[in-house]
Formats: sequence, C-alpha cells, structure tokens
Amino acid sequence: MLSGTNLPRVGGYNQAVVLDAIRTTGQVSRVELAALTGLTNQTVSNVVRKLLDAGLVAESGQAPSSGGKRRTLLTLRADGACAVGVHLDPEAAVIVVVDLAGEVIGSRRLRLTDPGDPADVVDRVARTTGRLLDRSAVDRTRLLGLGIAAPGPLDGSTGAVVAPPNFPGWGRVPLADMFADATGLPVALDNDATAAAIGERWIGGADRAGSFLFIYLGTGVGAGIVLNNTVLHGDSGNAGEFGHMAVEPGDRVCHCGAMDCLGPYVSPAAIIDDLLRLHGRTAADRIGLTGTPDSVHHDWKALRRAARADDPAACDVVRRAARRIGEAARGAASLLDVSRVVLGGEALRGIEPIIREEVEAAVNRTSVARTIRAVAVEQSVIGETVGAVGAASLVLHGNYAPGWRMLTDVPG
Amino acid sequence: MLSGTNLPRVGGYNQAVVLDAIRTTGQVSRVELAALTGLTNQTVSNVVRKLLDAGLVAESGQAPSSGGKRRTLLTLRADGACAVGVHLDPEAAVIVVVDLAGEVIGSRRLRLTDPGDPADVVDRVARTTGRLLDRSAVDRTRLLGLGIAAPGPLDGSTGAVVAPPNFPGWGRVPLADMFADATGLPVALDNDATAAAIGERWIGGADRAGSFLFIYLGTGVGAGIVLNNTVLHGDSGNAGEFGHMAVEPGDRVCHCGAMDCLGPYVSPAAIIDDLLRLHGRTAADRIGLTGTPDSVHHDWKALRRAARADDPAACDVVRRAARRIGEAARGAASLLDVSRVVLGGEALRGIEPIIREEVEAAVNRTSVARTIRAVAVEQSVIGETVGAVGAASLVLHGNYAPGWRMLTDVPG
DNA sequence: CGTCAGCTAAATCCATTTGATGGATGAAGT
DNA sequence: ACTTCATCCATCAAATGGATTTAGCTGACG
Repeated sequence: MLSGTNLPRVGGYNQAVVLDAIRTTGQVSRVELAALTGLTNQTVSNVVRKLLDAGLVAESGQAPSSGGKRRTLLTLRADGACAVGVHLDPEAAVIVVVDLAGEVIGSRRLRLTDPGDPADVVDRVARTTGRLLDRSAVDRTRLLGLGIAAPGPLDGSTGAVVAPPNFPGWGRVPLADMFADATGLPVALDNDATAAAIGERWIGGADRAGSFLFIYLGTGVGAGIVLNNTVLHGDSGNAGEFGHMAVEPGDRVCHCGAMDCLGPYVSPAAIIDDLLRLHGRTAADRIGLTGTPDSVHHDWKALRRAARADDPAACDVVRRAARRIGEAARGAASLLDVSRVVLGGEALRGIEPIIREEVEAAVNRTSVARTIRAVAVEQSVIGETVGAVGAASLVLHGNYAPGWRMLTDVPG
Repeated sequence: MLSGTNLPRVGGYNQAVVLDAIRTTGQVSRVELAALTGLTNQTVSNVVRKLLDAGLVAESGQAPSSGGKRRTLLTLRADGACAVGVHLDPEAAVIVVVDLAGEVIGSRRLRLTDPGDPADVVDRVARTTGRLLDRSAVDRTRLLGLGIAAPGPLDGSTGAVVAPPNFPGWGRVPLADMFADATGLPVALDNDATAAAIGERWIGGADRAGSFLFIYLGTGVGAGIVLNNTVLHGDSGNAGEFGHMAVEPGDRVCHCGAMDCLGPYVSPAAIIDDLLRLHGRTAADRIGLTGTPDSVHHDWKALRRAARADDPAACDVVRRAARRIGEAARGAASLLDVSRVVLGGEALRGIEPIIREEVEAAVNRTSVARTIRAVAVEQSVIGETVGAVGAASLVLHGNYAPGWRMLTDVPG
C-alpha cells in the first residue's frame, strides 16, 4: 500500500532535491535553484541555509551581475560527508573511501585467493577499512556508513546474498549484518550493477540525470536501472537482472535451463571458450591464452588486449558477445523507454568501443528511437572502480536522496 | 531535474493515497486507513471528510465491534465521478463510460471500415460519445474527461500518434487536441498497453496493487508497466514497447530490420500465416480459414476457436507464439523484478490458457523467481474491454492518483 | 571626472496559510 | 468500568506572497 506523507518528510525531500540540483549542476545560485526545482526563492533560501549549517554545501563566489545584485554561487562541500564502499567479487575485494563530491580519497584492494570463508573475508575487509580510514584522516563524525556491492541475487529482507554465481559458500550469508557488526557502521547492500548505476547517478552530474540503463559486465552481466532520477529496486530488491534476457540461442545452457539466456554467452569465460572453439589453438597461442579453467582472469586480460590491438579472432568473439548484449539492450531500452545506456564494469576494460558500437546500433533500430528520440550509449564516467565507488554511493544516496533508506541502522 | 513539493501537493497526495486505499480494499474504516497509509487517525479523519464532501466516498455501514465503538466503513461512491474511454484500433473504436468504481455504465462500438480519415473518425466518435452520455444520464459536472488508448508510438509532447502500425494516414495526427476540440472535454492520451495496465491498476483492487507487467495483445503486442503503484511512462511516454524484445530468430523481419523481434512473430496475422505454412491447406480448411489478407479478423477468430477446441494444428501455432512471448516476458520480469504478470487484450480471447501456461513456465525459471519470489501470471480482471476501460481509467488516474496530470486542460 | 539618484536583481524578513500532530474529549459499544 | 472509534483543540512545521534590505549597475548632472 502506498504510504502518506507529512511535513517533516516534505522538508527532507525538498532538501534532498536542492542538494541534488547543486550536485548535478556543479555550481548554482539560489535563484537558479528556485527555477530548477520549482520552489520559491524564499524556500530555497531556507533550505540552503540548512544545508550550509549542516556543512554540506558552501558559498563559492559570485556570478557576474546581470544588472543588479550578483548571485552568490553554491557548491557541494566535498568534505561534508564521506562513505566507505566495498565491492565484493570472487576475485578480490575493492575498498574505497569516497567524499561527498564522489572523489576517491583512499582505496585498497584485497586479493581473495579462492573466495574462502565469508566471516574471514568480512574480518579482513573490516580491518583494512579501519586502517584506510585512519590513513586518510577521515573525520569519523562525517562518515555516513559502509556500502557493499555484491554479485548475484540478494534477499533484501535479510540483507543476505543468495546463491551468487561463482561464489561458493556465500549463499544466504547475512552480509549486511556481519559488516555492521564488524565495523560498527550503518550498512547498505545492493547488487553490483545497481550500485554502479547509483554511483553514476551520484557522480555523473548532469550527464547522468534523468533515466538510464546501466549495463555492468563483471563476473556476470547485470543491469542497474535509474528512472526519473530514482533507482529501481524491484519487488525483491533484484531489479536489473540482465542475464536472463532472451537472445539468439546457441549451445550454452543457462543454470535456469534455457538455451537463450544472455548470461552464459557473454561472461569472460564464455568468450575465451568461444575463441578456442571458433578460432583454434593457433589463434589462442598467438594471443597468449593458456586455456585452463583457473586462468580466466589472465586469459581475459590477454584477449582484451588482443582485441584492442585489432586481432581478428579476438575482435570476432568479442563482437559476437557484444551483438548479443545489443539484442538484450534493445529490448530493455525500448521496454523502459530510456534514452541513455551506460556501459561499465571491470570486465569491459579496453573493449568498450566494440561493445559500444554494437549496442548503439541495436538500441537505435527501433521505431521509437528513430522517430521520437535517439538512444545515447556511453561509457561509465567512473571507470574501473564503478563497483566500489557505486557501493559507497549507496550510502550517500541513502542519506541524501529522496525516498530510500539504509538496510541496517547504526548498531548498538 | 527533480522538482520540489509544497504543502498543497502534500494534501493532494495524501488524499489520493487515502482514496487509493479505499479503492483497493473495497471497504475500510478510518482506523484501518491510518494503519495502511501510515497517516495519523486525525489526518485520515480530515482527509476522509474532504472526500465525503467531494462526493467521492460514502459511509457504508458499521463493522462489528471489537470491544468498543464500531468502526464506520467507507466505500467509493461509484457516482462520484466518471470518465469516457475511447479505444482506437484499425478495426473499430470502442467507447465506454466508466464510473468511479470502474463499472461500465454505457458503451458503443464503431466499426472503422478501412481506418479512413482521422478527422472523420474523431468527429464520429465525438458525436457517438455525446449521444452515449445523454442516454446514460451522466451528471456532466462529474464527468472528468476523455481518455484515448491508441496503438503505436506516441509523441507525448504534442499529444500525437506517430506512425502507428496498420494505421495508415494516422501518423503525427494531434489526436489529443482534436478530441479536446470536438468534445470540449479534457483529454488524456496513452498507448493501449499502458492504458490497459492503468485500467487493471484502477479496477483490479488489491489484486493489482504494487507492481506488475501487463502484456497486451491487440493488433500488435505491447506492455504496460506498473511499479510500486506508479505507472511507468518513460522518457518519451512510450515505456512498455514490447515488440522489440529479442526472441529466437526465425524468418520474419521486423520493420526495424531485425529478425529477432517479438512483434512480427506473435501478431494474429503471423500466427495465421504460421498455420498455413506449417500445417497446410488441410488444417486450414478444417479450421475454416480463408487465408486472404483482409480476413485476418475472421480467421483469427476461427483459429482461436479451434485452439480452444484442442485442434492440434491451431494449438501448435498458438503455443509457438506463446513460447516466444514467454521468452520476452522472462527477460522483462527479471529486469523489472516484478512478481506478477497480467495478460490481456482482445486478440487473446479464448487462448489465454495456452499463453498463460507458457509465460508462467518461462518467467518462473530464473534463479530469483525460484529462490526469492515466484511470479504469478494471471488474466486481465477486466477482460475484453481492457483497452477502452483502460482509456477511461487514464482520466480517473490522472485526476485521483498521485503524480500525473492531464495532457490537455479544459479548452476554452 | 566624480558622484549621487534611480533602477534592477538577489536574498531575506515577516505575517499568513496550509496541513499534520499529540493530547484531550466526546461518542458508541461491550 | 473499560475499549475503541472519531473528533476537537492548541501547536508545530513548512511553504508562500509581499515588503524590505542588500548590493551592484547606469546614467545624468554638477
């Protein structure tokens, strides 16, 4: 059931709206804010005063006069708040500390040789986080919490990860609670693609305002959906599941039993396999693939490098995968009616141009795209660390965006 | 840019929330409303008074006491408001008058032999609407407006239909303005699938609360998306485009050039064609198909009847189409993370069970569906007239649902 | 060439309005 | 006597419109 509002919430909402407007524009005056948000000058004035008092924004100079008193410009105070972001991946845990402006003020990478015991990983991440915070001289009173980006389906009600692919032993683990206990911080949890989308929304300014579909390529493929500046979470907190979008069937079986799911065709392991099967040992040797199951990380790096160097075999298999991503993206973009698709994720490094090209061609084929609005396809503005930065953004977003809340409150 | 709120809007919003709660529950007391909406007893009391004064709800008896004073129950007043809905289709225009409870209090069907001139159609529909309103003795002061459900992409900014498939001569026609001029009523315009979804949301009560994906089969295939009781319109007002979802490619070319778009495989004409190609003249004769291009309506009726009577050939081709709808629905449901899919549209009559079966199997295959929440697949609660009733609901929705507004205001 | 009145735009002050809230009170039952 | 529902009343929070202050621009006049 839809729930009602009250006055305090209106206040909070308007504050969030104004903060959002300052963030996405970079630098604005109060009058401009009033025009942008539809609020009165007076209201903007009041809201801005509160934000100034809270240390979240600062006055940053004057605009040239347009005949009368000059406008005083407002900007976000980067040191107004900060958050920790943790991107969990079978391969490694990336930890970042991000300030209110989205700047990374410290980062660490923990190799996770063999996923291992969740409790152990949580412990190591928590200790590393503590050291990182000390070294970065973060004002603890301005530290809002810790965000986690994890692969695979989540159970929002328990703050647990459910059966993440390639993450044996991590099923039904109450990650949010464990991190809250280990760090004493409020914790937010979301899947990696959604976290990445929130990161883009938070950091990308005007280029990521409105609506977009974020396609994330990591160990698997996922999507994060932002509609009207609002993040879509879905009934169970798993919106953006992209791996089960239908594509041209081949001979790869999804764990759901279908032969036409996108997921199994576009993982790094699958593309490496494609290269071996379609182009043989010669091509593999030329590129430098070992071809053993536990060298996927290395092989994938080599394959991407080869594709970037225009190796025909590498380009071919990447393009095949890109084509399937394009098919799925076409359906998603037309279903959601978004006019922007953003590509990101660590598995994409170097091969963005190929993927971009195919996706762009696919999403712009539909009649709506051609007659009413074209769809822009762009790379992540954050880059390699979208996962971790996105995780941190979960916290910033939870605190300063209208209508979302943290999973766990401050424990104790 | 996200816009701010103010006090009046809060009031309006809370009124809409309470009205919505009364509508979806059917009959509730004030205290229950307070619990459902999170508002105070006092606030509910105030809001309800306003709704009573406005003639939108009525007190309808007392609940049995639970130890103290009995609760007075509230229901929607069906005669509190009404709206006209027009479903435009190449085949016919269906006009209905719907009251606040969603009851159809009058309807007409205009055959459109050969789509013809838009201006002429608008004129005929307007005149028929006038007569229909007179006959149904509708209180004009309580008539909120006219809603139009049209196929094909729309241009929200101009209130025009853009290049609707099978609707030659209707491209870029400013339908909303034309109807507003012809009837003097405020007009709302949306595509047929979205209108149908809004209709379900408006009339379906508790069964259509929350989030769902509505798959509409008319001349083409489309979808309407309701997320958290809010209708998704999309950047250009064309959310729910379902015909370009990727499915297993065959030999049918979409007008966008792709071979793997859902649309061309599931239209009645395509399924009829399938029957002829896969099962030959014998089967076609047995079913009673003429097989000429302009007898699609008749043939489709015959084919559906045959499928309902378990004719193996008819069932086969329907099931093939259903399977592809299922593939697309699987992707959409997992992308949006909805736990309910609703099927409707006039082309579906009689063959719902087959479609339902295939769609249900497909959407419940994914890991999220199996481990976290199952997806229910259901028929429209409105039935055959979803299009027209949905069109009328556009108006009701625009007036009494939080956060949406009419395209054209009262002209003059 | 300076300067001061008149103008404009930005930001704020103040009184008012709207809407939700908590506590007390009345109403209708068991 | 006790419950539960519903409303009354005083209060509080937030936005609003209009007046006011602040700050800079412009141009005419000495």
